[in-house]
Amino acid sequence: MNIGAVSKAAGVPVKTIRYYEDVGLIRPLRSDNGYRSFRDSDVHKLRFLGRARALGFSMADCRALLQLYEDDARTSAEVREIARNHLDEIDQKITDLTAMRATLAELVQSCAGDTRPDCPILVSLSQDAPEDRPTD
Amino acid sequence: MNIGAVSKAAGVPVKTIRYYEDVGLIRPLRSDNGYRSFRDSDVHKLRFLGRARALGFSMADCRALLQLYEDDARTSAEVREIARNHLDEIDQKITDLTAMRATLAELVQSCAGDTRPDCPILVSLSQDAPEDRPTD
DNA sequence: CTTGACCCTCCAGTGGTGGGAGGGTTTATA
DNA sequence: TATAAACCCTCCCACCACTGGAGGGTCAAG
Repeated sequence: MNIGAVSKAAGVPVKTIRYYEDVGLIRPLRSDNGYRSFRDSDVHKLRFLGRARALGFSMADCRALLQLYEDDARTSAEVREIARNHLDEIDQKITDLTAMRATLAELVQSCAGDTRPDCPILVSLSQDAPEDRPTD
Repeated sequence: MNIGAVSKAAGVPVKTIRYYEDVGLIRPLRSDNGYRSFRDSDVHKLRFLGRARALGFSMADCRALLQLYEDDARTSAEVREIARNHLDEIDQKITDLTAMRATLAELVQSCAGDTRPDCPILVSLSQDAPEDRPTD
């Protein structure tokens, strides 16, 4: 199976497949003409990687998950640990974004958005941060 | 004012300040010895940039906001437009992350996390995506 | 006169691709 | 048999917003 067909089958861009080989995540064979020759197991791995990436796992996590996937002596605890850590990271990101969102929404709300130059958004950006203000 | 003092005053890393000069966001003067010499207005701009970045604005947005900030003929509508678009992007990110989180949390929950190799997380990653399953 | 804390420029790397140059191979068709 | 289209290859650059480091100049204190 050549790279184009694999790309369609696994839903992973051609460029990305070559990159994954570069970093050692997959090791396709080579035909006499120099073309990469993918086995079913390679396609399987690429699908696996595509799904893991879609869940936001880092390349390092993907590598670890793939290794566990191929290791018959793995424990589900190892897999769960990686997923749990990633879940925590996602929670942290959501928390951060939600805080940003709140501040930003407040600013947008408070801005008239008309033809006058006065703008609480700019005022807020140029003033000291709220957490720096004295006790009130 | 030299770059180190400015860095402390504005809360922006030295490297980042030099980078901001590179991309034309600030234009500090130069002393005879070649050192950057920052005016109060530069420090002010750096604080502004630091806060805008902390709210997740892109460099392009920061550039635009800074220009509006310095433009007496601005309208608050222009500022609000940028902030609103950014708010939408944040909302999109939160939506995406929340979906990821839900899937991931389900998987983590369903995994025993013990010494056995059986793991629904790996099974899910290696199987077809949920949206590909036939009508049920 | 040396030490250490500054400051400078330039180069390279991050993550995970995407785009494109420049060139070889295969397949289908005229 | 010629040729065009659709593949495939490697290599390099760009993205974003920095960050780190090498190699070297400048300044203030003891």
